[in-house]
Amino acid sequence: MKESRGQLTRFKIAETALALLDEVGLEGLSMRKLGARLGVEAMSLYNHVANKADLLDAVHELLMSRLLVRLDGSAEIAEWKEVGRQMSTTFLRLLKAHPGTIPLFASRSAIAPGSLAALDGAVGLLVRAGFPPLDALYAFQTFFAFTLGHAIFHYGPRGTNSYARMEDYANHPHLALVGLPASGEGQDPDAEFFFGIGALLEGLECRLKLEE
Amino acid sequence: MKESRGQLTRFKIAETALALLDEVGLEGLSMRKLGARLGVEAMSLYNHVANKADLLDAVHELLMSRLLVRLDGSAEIAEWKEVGRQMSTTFLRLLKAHPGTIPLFASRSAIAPGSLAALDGAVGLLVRAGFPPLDALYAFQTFFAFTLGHAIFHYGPRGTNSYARMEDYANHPHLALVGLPASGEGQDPDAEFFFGIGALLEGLECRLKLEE
DNA sequence: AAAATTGACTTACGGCGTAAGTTTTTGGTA
DNA sequence: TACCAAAAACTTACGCCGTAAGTCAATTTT
Repeated sequence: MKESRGQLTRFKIAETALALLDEVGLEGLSMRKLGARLGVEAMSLYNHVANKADLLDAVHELLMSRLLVRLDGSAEIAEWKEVGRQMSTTFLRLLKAHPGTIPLFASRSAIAPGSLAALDGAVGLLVRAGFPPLDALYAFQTFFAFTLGHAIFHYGPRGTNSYARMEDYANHPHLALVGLPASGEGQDPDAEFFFGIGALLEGLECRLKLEE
Repeated sequence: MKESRGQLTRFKIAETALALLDEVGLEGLSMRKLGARLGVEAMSLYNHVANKADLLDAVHELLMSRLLVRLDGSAEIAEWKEVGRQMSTTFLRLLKAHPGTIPLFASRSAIAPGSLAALDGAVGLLVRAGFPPLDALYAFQTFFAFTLGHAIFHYGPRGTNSYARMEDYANHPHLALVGLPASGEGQDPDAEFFFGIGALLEGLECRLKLEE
């Protein structure tokens, strides 16, 4: 047995933390549990990670790097609207796949050192698609902000947030007008998501035409 | 001294928790500290609040109720675009004023029982402004999601997130093109915010015209 | 082979949320 | 006024948490 040492790396810890996060949520993640999952005492983690906040940063960077990879994979899309839509859905898919990490995006900068490359790549895609650089940055931020907010609402840690239960509608006249499918079943967050993305894209198109 | 009892209410606890939250952040808020601030032992709080999660719900509802009040105060705005802009800026102002609470919005439903009235009120404004009910709901959610995401990025608990320091730009060609004001000073998150809101409004206008 | 470094383990501390039990205050009724 | 149930405070205690500090065995370097 020659490898009783050096098994742990910051990367492997982050990967395991991500898995644990998805299972037990942010509140349930502790250094002790993470250590146990890795077959190690909690304190051993501190040889690879400065503290818990740093651990969460590592998870955040891991996710952002995956986002970058997927964006690069679709770098050849020509139409800029398709680029924006793709970026947003890719990000949303990532958040859906790891809902436990959503609060991380609410407490960490999207441009942590290790994540800046992802931002640059995305802005590059938009610039190549014809946007002035500053608009490209703003547009990216806008897509990013909307997608994150959407994910928070519909996939966040307090369980799936359907708009409301039907019973509650009675007391709220305007909501009653909406007439969602009975009892909240079959509500499709994606419909709302693409409503927002579509509106955003159309708005950006107007802006782009004005600048030409 | 006849009032040594009954001073505590769920409302007063929530107000104090909000103040404490703004001072020490979500991580620094504990039942013990909150009790101390109220001149009471931590366990006494449990006579008015089920547990810590319920306490945070109370704070969340307090904020949502303030948002509703401000929205009502501007209920007579006729033009629907102005309504959307007003709603978003009002919400953003609230988040700016209490940045410590931003993570709350990332982990709590915007439609908690006590907050449903706010949603109904806002949807009502948009319907009165001419939107079909479902679009009004989606539009509200879109504004809400974008504004929350924006606030998270620029006013969230990890300090102000300027886009990046100038030094970092060298390594990222597309970001370098943006040419932000030197050294990150003078960056204005509001410019980005109104860029996004503007795009959203224009996109919704297109949608509205199509439906007519 | 010896020394230096690494990365693991052990112990311990103060703070946390809160379950359970106790005491004090208070407002309504006799 | 005297009493008593209910409400709301306090006290104690438990098991977690993050992590500072110290120890020790394995690995790498010399």
